[in-house]
Amino acid sequence: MSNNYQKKITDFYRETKRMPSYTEIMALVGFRSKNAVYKLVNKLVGEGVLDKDSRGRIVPNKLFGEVLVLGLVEAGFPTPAEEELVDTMSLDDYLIENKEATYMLEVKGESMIDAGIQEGDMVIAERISREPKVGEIVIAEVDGGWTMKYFRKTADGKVWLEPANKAFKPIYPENDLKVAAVVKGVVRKY
Amino acid sequence: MSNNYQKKITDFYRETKRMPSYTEIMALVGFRSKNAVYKLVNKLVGEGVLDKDSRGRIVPNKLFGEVLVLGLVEAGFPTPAEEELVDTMSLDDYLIENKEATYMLEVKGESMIDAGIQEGDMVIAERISREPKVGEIVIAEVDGGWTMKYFRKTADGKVWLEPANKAFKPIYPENDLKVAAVVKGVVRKY
DNA sequence: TTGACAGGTGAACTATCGTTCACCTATACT
DNA sequence: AGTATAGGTGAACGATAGTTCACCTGTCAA
Repeated sequence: MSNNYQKKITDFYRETKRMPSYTEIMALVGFRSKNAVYKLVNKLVGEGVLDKDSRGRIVPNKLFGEVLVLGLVEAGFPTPAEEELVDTMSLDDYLIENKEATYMLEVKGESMIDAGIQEGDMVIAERISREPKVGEIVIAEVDGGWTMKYFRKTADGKVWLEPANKAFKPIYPENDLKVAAVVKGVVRKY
Repeated sequence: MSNNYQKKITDFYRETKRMPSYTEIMALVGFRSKNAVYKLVNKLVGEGVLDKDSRGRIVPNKLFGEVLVLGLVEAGFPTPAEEELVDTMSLDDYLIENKEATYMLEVKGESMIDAGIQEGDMVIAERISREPKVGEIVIAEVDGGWTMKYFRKTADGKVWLEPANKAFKPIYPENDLKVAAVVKGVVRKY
């Protein structure tokens, strides 16, 4: 019931990326008085569903855009009633540090399969200017083609690229190797 | 320069989850006149950095909370200057359909390694009431313990659980099998 | 039947919103 | 020197924000 009001406000936020005003909530839930909304909002704030800032304006609660994080899989799967939740987080904030330099790419091919990166996965790549660290997964242009591989160095400091699939051969770049980005994360959707 | 203003507004949005008012932008960038802000905002709107709604209030542009999606890895790595971007998206919206029933769990153990799910990954699990489909990865309580496995059925309709790791044995539940959630996605951070 | 009360109505109030106006610089160009 | 012009100041405007008040229902318990 009051859960239904909450859903309407959440939907409004998802569509407009801002919280509705009292007048808008009025139209949203079908009230004809702003004061009814005022009382409703205060109740929701009391329940911890919404928050208000210092000016009385409604701001999204922490739980609005974020997902509950529970413990380890093997520790079981607690119900939300038990409220054993460990944390709450936004996937965007979790995976993306520098939004300006971050891009997503769909993975094609099987060359990184042993690193748990499959065809169809999305990788989160961050463009870099620095040289990547050894062991990082990089997206590089080598000898005219683009690949995603481990960044390695030989004992004498020469750069090479190692795939995570025994069926593929390592790449020892003949000419120049241009590393465009390092892989910061992987996302798969079923 | 005007890029610097943009960053301050973006930071404000990230912290408060709402867009600043003109007065707040005034304090943010160090102006002493709201009109200076008014002109600045209109310029940013013209550049496509910000948007305004019908009431003149500032709303986040589409690119604000979202990440650019480029093409396939093998197709190369276009620069943003080339603007060959395919799409833009929010990871939260991409991976989470039903936020109320969605939880994240950290993966422990290696039993799903052949499905590209490693120890330390976060799985996005959606609680379900329906019976899962055959082939889905489920989080289930079986014979007193919790596991994450493939959901399978024998020819005569009996349920069993298959790990994605040859070193582990399939589970044929003796007593009851309670499936708590299905895995909708996997997220890994490097 | 009565009284308390949660919950909605409708009209006011003040603060703040975005907007507009006139005016004041600097800087750059002819 | 003269003069556009981009970009800032400061004060005002109407509209809308959240808030408060008095009042009007129903419902439920005593």
